[in-house]
Amino acid sequence: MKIKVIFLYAIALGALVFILNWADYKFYIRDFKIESYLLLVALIFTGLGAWLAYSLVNSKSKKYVQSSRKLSHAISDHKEIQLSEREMEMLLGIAEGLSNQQIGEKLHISLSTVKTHNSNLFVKLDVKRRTQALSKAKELGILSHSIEESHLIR
Amino acid sequence: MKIKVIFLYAIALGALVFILNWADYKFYIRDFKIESYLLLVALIFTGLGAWLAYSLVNSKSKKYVQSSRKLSHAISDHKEIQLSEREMEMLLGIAEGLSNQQIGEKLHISLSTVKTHNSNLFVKLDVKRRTQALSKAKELGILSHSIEESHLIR
DNA sequence: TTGATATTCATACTTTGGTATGAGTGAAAA
DNA sequence: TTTTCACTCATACCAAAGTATGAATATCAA
Repeated sequence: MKIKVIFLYAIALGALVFILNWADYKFYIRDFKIESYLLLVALIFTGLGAWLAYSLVNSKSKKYVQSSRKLSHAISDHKEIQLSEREMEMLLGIAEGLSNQQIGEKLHISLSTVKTHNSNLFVKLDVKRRTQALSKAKELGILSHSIEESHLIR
Repeated sequence: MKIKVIFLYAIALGALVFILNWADYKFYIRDFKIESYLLLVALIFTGLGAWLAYSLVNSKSKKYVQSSRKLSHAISDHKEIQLSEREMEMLLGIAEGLSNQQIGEKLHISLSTVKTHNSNLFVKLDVKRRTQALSKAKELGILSHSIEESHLIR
Protein backbone atom coordinates (compact mmCIF):
# COMPACT_ATOMS: atom_id res chain seq x y z
CA MET A 1 0.00 0.00 0.00
CA LYS A 2 2.78 2.40 0.89
CA ILE A 3 4.49 1.58 -2.37
CA LYS A 4 1.32 2.40 -4.21
CA VAL A 5 1.07 5.73 -2.46
CA ILE A 6 4.65 6.64 -3.18
CA PHE A 7 4.18 5.60 -6.76
CA LEU A 8 1.13 7.79 -7.22
CA TYR A 9 2.93 10.57 -5.48
CA ALA A 10 5.86 10.34 -7.85
CA ILE A 11 3.52 10.32 -10.80
CA ALA A 12 1.77 13.44 -9.55
CA LEU A 13 5.06 15.22 -9.11
CA GLY A 14 6.32 14.17 -12.51
CA ALA A 15 3.07 15.12 -14.18
CA LEU A 16 3.15 18.55 -12.63
CA VAL A 17 6.70 19.18 -13.77
CA PHE A 18 5.84 17.96 -17.22
CA ILE A 19 2.75 20.13 -17.49
CA LEU A 20 4.56 23.21 -16.31
CA ASN A 21 7.42 22.52 -18.65
CA TRP A 22 5.06 22.03 -21.54
CA ALA A 23 3.10 25.16 -20.69
CA ASP A 24 6.36 26.99 -20.41
CA TYR A 25 7.14 26.53 -24.07
CA LYS A 26 3.66 26.49 -25.46
CA PHE A 27 2.17 29.51 -23.83
CA TYR A 28 2.99 32.70 -22.10
CA ILE A 29 3.39 31.40 -18.62
CA ARG A 30 6.92 32.73 -18.73
CA ASP A 31 5.30 36.06 -18.15
CA PHE A 32 4.44 34.96 -14.67
CA LYS A 33 7.03 35.39 -12.01
CA ILE A 34 8.86 32.46 -10.57
CA GLU A 35 7.04 33.14 -7.33
CA SER A 36 3.79 32.19 -8.95
CA TYR A 37 5.19 28.82 -9.87
CA LEU A 38 6.49 28.22 -6.41
CA LEU A 39 3.29 29.28 -4.74
CA LEU A 40 1.24 26.97 -6.91
CA VAL A 41 3.53 24.03 -6.36
CA ALA A 42 3.75 24.77 -2.66
CA LEU A 43 0.01 24.78 -2.27
CA ILE A 44 -0.51 21.62 -4.27
CA PHE A 45 2.13 19.65 -2.48
CA THR A 46 1.04 20.96 0.86
CA GLY A 47 -2.29 19.35 0.14
CA LEU A 48 -0.64 16.16 -1.01
CA GLY A 49 1.55 16.06 2.07
CA ALA A 50 -1.42 16.63 4.32
CA TRP A 51 -3.31 13.84 2.62
CA LEU A 52 -0.29 11.58 2.89
CA ALA A 53 0.07 12.23 6.60
CA TYR A 54 -3.61 11.66 7.19
CA SER A 55 -3.43 8.34 5.38
CA LEU A 56 -0.44 7.31 7.44
CA VAL A 57 -2.20 8.24 10.68
CA ASN A 58 -5.13 6.10 9.68
CA SER A 59 -2.95 3.13 8.81
CA LYS A 60 -1.13 3.62 12.11
CA SER A 61 -4.42 3.38 13.94
CA LYS A 62 -5.10 0.18 12.11
CA LYS A 63 -1.81 -1.36 13.12
CA TYR A 64 -2.30 -0.26 16.70
CA VAL A 65 -5.68 -1.87 16.75
CA GLN A 66 -4.34 -5.04 15.25
CA SER A 67 -1.99 -5.42 18.16
CA SER A 68 -4.92 -5.40 20.53
CA ARG A 69 -6.83 -7.80 18.35
CA LYS A 70 -5.27 -10.86 19.91
CA LEU A 71 -6.25 -9.60 23.34
CA SER A 72 -9.85 -9.08 22.36
CA HIS A 73 -10.03 -12.49 20.81
CA ALA A 74 -8.51 -14.12 23.81
CA ILE A 75 -11.20 -12.57 25.96
CA SER A 76 -14.15 -13.32 23.79
CA ASP A 77 -13.02 -16.82 22.88
CA HIS A 78 -14.51 -18.12 26.08
CA LYS A 79 -17.97 -16.96 25.11
CA GLU A 80 -17.89 -18.05 21.49
CA ILE A 81 -18.48 -14.51 20.34
CA GLN A 82 -15.81 -13.12 18.06
CA LEU A 83 -15.76 -9.36 18.06
CA SER A 84 -13.46 -7.62 15.63
CA GLU A 85 -11.15 -4.97 17.01
CA ARG A 86 -13.31 -2.19 15.64
CA GLU A 87 -16.42 -3.67 17.14
CA MET A 88 -14.62 -3.88 20.44
CA GLU A 89 -13.72 -0.23 20.17
CA MET A 90 -17.34 0.63 19.45
CA LEU A 91 -18.27 -1.16 22.64
CA LEU A 92 -15.69 0.75 24.63
CA GLY A 93 -16.78 4.03 23.11
CA ILE A 94 -20.39 3.32 23.95
CA ALA A 95 -19.41 2.39 27.50
CA GLU A 96 -17.68 5.75 27.79
CA GLY A 97 -20.96 7.40 26.93
CA LEU A 98 -19.77 8.75 23.59
CA SER A 99 -22.10 9.47 20.70
CA ASN A 100 -21.50 7.76 17.39
CA GLN A 101 -20.20 11.04 16.05
CA GLN A 102 -17.68 11.32 18.87
CA ILE A 103 -16.54 7.74 18.42
CA GLY A 104 -15.93 8.46 14.76
CA GLU A 105 -13.89 11.53 15.57
CA LYS A 106 -11.86 9.66 18.12
CA LEU A 107 -10.99 6.86 15.70
CA HIS A 108 -10.77 9.11 12.64
CA ILE A 109 -13.55 7.30 10.82
CA SER A 110 -16.87 8.53 9.50
CA LEU A 111 -20.22 8.40 11.22
CA SER A 112 -21.38 5.93 8.60
CA THR A 113 -18.60 3.54 9.45
CA VAL A 114 -19.36 3.76 13.13
CA LYS A 115 -22.96 2.93 12.44
CA THR A 116 -21.97 -0.02 10.31
CA HIS A 117 -19.69 -1.37 13.03
CA ASN A 118 -22.45 -0.87 15.56
CA SER A 119 -24.92 -2.78 13.44
CA ASN A 120 -22.54 -5.70 13.09
CA LEU A 121 -21.80 -5.57 16.80
CA PHE A 122 -25.49 -5.62 17.69
CA VAL A 123 -26.07 -8.60 15.44
CA LYS A 124 -23.25 -10.50 17.09
CA LEU A 125 -24.53 -9.67 20.55
CA ASP A 126 -28.14 -10.20 19.48
CA VAL A 127 -29.31 -6.85 20.81
CA LYS A 128 -31.22 -3.88 19.48
CA ARG A 129 -29.79 -0.91 21.35
CA ARG A 130 -26.39 0.30 22.48
CA THR A 131 -27.39 0.20 26.14
CA GLN A 132 -28.54 -3.36 25.69
CA ALA A 133 -25.20 -4.12 24.09
CA LEU A 134 -23.49 -2.83 27.20
CA SER A 135 -25.42 -4.98 29.63
CA LYS A 136 -25.06 -8.05 27.45
CA ALA A 137 -21.36 -7.49 26.95
CA LYS A 138 -21.00 -7.39 30.71
CA GLU A 139 -22.94 -10.59 31.08
CA LEU A 140 -20.65 -12.23 28.59
CA GLY A 141 -17.59 -10.92 30.33
CA ILE A 142 -16.53 -8.91 27.31
CA LEU A 143 -16.82 -5.77 29.38
CA SER A 144 -16.06 -5.71 33.06
CA HIS A 145 -19.03 -6.22 35.33
CA SER A 146 -20.55 -3.18 36.90
CA ILE A 147 -24.26 -3.59 36.82
CA GLU A 148 -25.62 -6.85 38.06
CA GLU A 149 -28.30 -5.27 40.18
CA SER A 150 -30.52 -4.36 37.27
CA HIS A 151 -32.88 -7.25 37.99
CA LEU A 152 -33.90 -5.50 41.18
CA ILE A 153 -36.10 -3.11 39.24
CA ARG A 154 -39.70 -3.70 40.06
CA MET B 1 -3.31 27.72 18.02
CA LYS B 2 -4.53 27.21 14.49
CA ILE B 3 -3.83 30.86 13.81
CA LYS B 4 -0.31 30.37 15.08
CA VAL B 5 0.21 27.42 12.74
CA ILE B 6 -1.10 29.31 9.76
CA PHE B 7 1.06 32.26 10.65
CA LEU B 8 4.21 30.18 10.85
CA TYR B 9 3.24 28.50 7.66
CA ALA B 10 2.86 31.79 5.84
CA ILE B 11 6.21 32.93 7.16
CA ALA B 12 7.88 29.78 5.92
CA LEU B 13 6.38 30.21 2.50
CA GLY B 14 7.33 33.84 2.28
CA ALA B 15 10.83 33.14 3.50
CA LEU B 16 11.35 30.46 0.92
CA VAL B 17 10.20 32.70 -1.88
CA PHE B 18 12.44 35.45 -0.63
CA ILE B 19 15.46 33.23 -0.35
CA LEU B 20 15.00 31.81 -3.79
CA ASN B 21 14.45 35.23 -5.21
CA TRP B 22 17.55 36.50 -3.53
CA ALA B 23 19.60 33.55 -4.62
CA ASP B 24 18.29 34.00 -8.08
CA TYR B 25 19.94 37.35 -8.48
CA LYS B 26 22.97 36.84 -6.31
CA PHE B 27 24.23 33.53 -7.55
CA TYR B 28 24.08 31.15 -10.41
CA ILE B 29 20.97 29.26 -9.42
CA ARG B 30 19.51 30.32 -12.72
CA ASP B 31 21.71 27.67 -14.18
CA PHE B 32 19.55 25.09 -12.49
CA LYS B 33 16.49 24.00 -14.33
CA ILE B 34 13.07 25.05 -13.23
CA GLU B 35 12.37 21.45 -12.34
CA SER B 36 14.95 21.64 -9.61
CA TYR B 37 13.13 24.52 -8.05
CA LEU B 38 9.84 22.78 -8.23
CA LEU B 39 11.17 19.56 -6.83
CA LEU B 40 12.73 21.33 -3.89
CA VAL B 41 9.63 23.34 -3.13
CA ALA B 42 7.44 20.32 -3.60
CA LEU B 43 9.44 18.27 -1.13
CA ILE B 44 9.59 21.02 1.48
CA PHE B 45 5.93 21.80 1.35
CA THR B 46 5.01 18.17 1.28
CA GLY B 47 6.76 17.92 4.61
CA LEU B 48 5.06 21.03 5.88
CA GLY B 49 1.68 19.79 4.75
CA ALA B 50 2.25 16.45 6.41
CA TRP B 51 3.30 18.13 9.61
CA LEU B 52 0.29 20.41 9.45
CA ALA B 53 -2.12 17.53 9.02
CA TYR B 54 -0.46 15.59 11.80
CA SER B 55 -0.69 18.57 14.12
CA LEU B 56 -4.34 19.04 13.36
CA VAL B 57 -5.13 15.41 14.05
CA ASN B 58 -3.22 15.56 17.30
CA SER B 59 -4.88 18.75 18.43
CA LYS B 60 -8.23 17.11 17.86
CA SER B 61 -7.26 14.23 20.10
CA LYS B 62 -5.96 16.62 22.70
CA LYS B 63 -9.14 18.61 22.70
CA TYR B 64 -11.10 15.45 23.12
CA VAL B 65 -9.03 14.42 26.10
CA GLN B 66 -9.29 17.85 27.63
CA SER B 67 -13.04 17.80 27.43
CA SER B 68 -13.06 14.45 29.12
CA ARG B 69 -10.90 15.75 31.91
CA LYS B 70 -13.10 18.73 32.46
CA LEU B 71 -15.98 16.35 32.67
CA SER B 72 -14.21 14.30 35.30
CA HIS B 73 -13.42 17.36 37.33
CA ALA B 74 -16.98 18.50 37.11
CA ILE B 75 -17.97 15.16 38.54
CA SER B 76 -15.83 15.49 41.61
CA ASP B 77 -17.07 19.03 42.13
CA HIS B 78 -20.67 18.04 42.53
CA LYS B 79 -20.53 15.91 45.60
CA GLU B 80 -24.14 15.60 46.58
CA ILE B 81 -26.47 14.59 43.82
CA GLN B 82 -29.89 13.69 45.06
CA LEU B 83 -31.78 11.52 42.63
CA SER B 84 -35.44 10.94 43.18
CA GLU B 85 -36.76 7.42 43.34
CA ARG B 86 -38.12 7.57 39.82
CA GLU B 87 -34.91 8.98 38.46
CA MET B 88 -33.01 6.16 40.07
CA GLU B 89 -35.36 3.69 38.46
CA MET B 90 -34.75 5.32 35.11
CA LEU B 91 -31.05 4.84 35.66
CA LEU B 92 -31.49 1.18 36.48
CA GLY B 93 -33.76 0.65 33.52
CA ILE B 94 -31.24 2.27 31.24
CA ALA B 95 -28.48 0.14 32.72
CA GLU B 96 -30.58 -2.90 31.97
CA GLY B 97 -30.63 -1.88 28.34
CA LEU B 98 -34.33 -1.09 28.23
CA SER B 99 -35.87 1.42 25.86
CA ASN B 100 -37.87 4.31 27.26
CA GLN B 101 -41.00 2.57 26.10
CA GLN B 102 -40.06 -0.60 27.97
CA ILE B 103 -39.19 1.30 31.12
CA GLY B 104 -42.60 2.94 30.97
CA GLU B 105 -44.35 -0.39 30.58
CA LYS B 106 -42.39 -1.88 33.43
CA LEU B 107 -43.28 0.97 35.79
CA HIS B 108 -46.79 1.47 34.38
CA ILE B 109 -46.15 5.05 33.36
CA SER B 110 -46.29 6.71 29.97
CA LEU B 111 -43.44 7.25 27.56
CA SER B 112 -43.76 10.99 28.14
CA THR B 113 -43.22 10.57 31.83
CA VAL B 114 -40.17 8.44 31.27
CA LYS B 115 -38.74 11.10 29.01
CA THR B 116 -39.43 13.77 31.58
CA HIS B 117 -37.69 11.78 34.31
CA ASN B 118 -34.80 11.15 31.98
CA SER B 119 -34.44 14.83 31.20
CA ASN B 120 -34.38 15.71 34.87
CA LEU B 121 -31.93 12.90 35.51
CA PHE B 122 -29.62 14.10 32.77
CA VAL B 123 -29.70 17.63 34.11
CA LYS B 124 -28.75 16.41 37.57
CA LEU B 125 -25.93 14.30 36.20
CA ASP B 126 -24.93 17.00 33.71
CA VAL B 127 -24.98 14.66 30.73
CA LYS B 128 -26.55 14.56 27.31
CA ARG B 129 -27.15 10.88 26.62
CA ARG B 130 -28.30 7.83 28.54
CA THR B 131 -25.02 6.03 27.95
CA GLN B 132 -23.18 9.01 29.32
CA ALA B 133 -25.49 8.95 32.30
CA LEU B 134 -24.45 5.36 32.93
CA SER B 135 -20.73 6.03 32.90
CA LYS B 136 -21.12 9.12 35.04
CA ALA B 137 -23.36 7.38 37.53
CA LYS B 138 -20.69 4.73 37.93
CA GLU B 139 -18.04 7.34 38.51
CA LEU B 140 -20.24 8.93 41.14
CA GLY B 141 -20.90 5.60 42.78
CA ILE B 142 -24.62 5.96 42.18
CA LEU B 143 -24.55 2.80 40.17
CA SER B 144 -22.58 0.49 42.33
CA HIS B 145 -20.21 -2.27 41.40
CA SER B 146 -21.64 -4.63 43.95
CA ILE B 147 -25.05 -6.02 44.65
CA GLU B 148 -25.17 -5.03 48.30
CA GLU B 149 -25.35 -1.34 47.64
CA SER B 150 -28.12 -1.83 45.17
CA HIS B 151 -30.34 -2.90 48.02
CA LEU B 152 -29.91 0.52 49.47
CA ILE B 153 -31.27 1.93 46.29
CA ARG B 154 -34.48 0.06 46.60
C1' DT C 1 -52.40 28.37 53.27
C1' DT C 2 -48.32 28.72 50.75
C1' DG C 3 -44.15 27.01 48.73
C1' DA C 4 -41.24 23.40 47.32
C1' DT C 5 -40.82 18.93 45.37
C1' DA C 6 -42.05 14.85 43.04
C1' DT C 7 -44.84 12.76 39.93
C1' DT C 8 -47.67 12.38 35.99
C1' DC C 9 -48.88 13.43 31.08
C1' DA C 10 -49.12 15.71 26.44
C1' DT C 11 -47.72 17.96 22.11
C1' DA C 12 -44.40 19.56 19.01
C1' DC C 13 -39.92 19.51 17.55
C1' DT C 14 -34.87 18.32 16.85
C1' DT C 15 -31.22 15.17 17.26
C1' DT C 16 -29.27 10.80 17.52
C1' DG C 17 -29.47 5.95 16.80
C1' DG C 18 -30.27 2.08 13.99
C1' DT C 19 -31.47 -0.58 9.54
C1' DA C 20 -31.03 -1.62 4.69
C1' DT C 21 -28.57 -1.53 0.74
C1' DG C 22 -24.73 -1.17 -2.14
C1' DA C 23 -20.05 -0.62 -3.02
C1' DG C 24 -14.94 -0.10 -2.83
C1' DT C 25 -10.35 -1.32 -0.68
C1' DG C 26 -6.64 -4.08 1.36
C1' DA C 27 -4.78 -8.05 3.58
C1' DA C 28 -4.44 -12.73 4.14
C1' DA C 29 -5.85 -17.37 3.37
C1' DA C 30 -7.15 -21.07 0.24
C1' DT D 1 -5.24 -16.07 -8.39
C1' DT D 2 -9.55 -16.11 -6.31
C1' DT D 3 -11.98 -15.92 -2.17
C1' DT D 4 -12.87 -14.33 2.32
C1' DC D 5 -12.97 -11.09 5.90
C1' DA D 6 -12.45 -6.73 8.15
C1' DC D 7 -12.82 -2.07 7.27
C1' DT D 8 -14.44 1.90 5.05
C1' DC D 9 -18.15 5.08 3.30
C1' DA D 10 -22.59 6.79 1.45
C1' DT D 11 -27.57 7.46 0.92
C1' DA D 12 -32.10 6.87 2.30
C1' DC D 13 -35.34 5.81 5.54
C1' DC D 14 -37.48 4.67 10.04
C1' DA D 15 -37.22 4.39 15.16
C1' DA D 16 -35.78 6.00 19.43
C1' DA D 17 -33.96 9.46 22.28
C1' DG D 18 -33.91 13.94 23.94
C1' DT D 19 -35.60 19.06 24.43
C1' DA D 20 -38.94 22.60 25.35
C1' DT D 21 -43.06 24.00 27.10
C1' DG D 22 -47.01 23.79 29.71
C1' DA D 23 -49.95 21.79 32.97
C1' DA D 24 -52.34 18.88 36.56
C1' DT D 25 -52.09 16.34 41.00
C1' DA D 26 -50.32 15.07 45.50
C1' DT D 27 -47.40 15.35 49.47
C1' DC D 28 -44.85 17.56 53.00
C1' DA D 29 -42.94 21.23 55.50
C1' DA D 30 -42.93 26.11 56.82
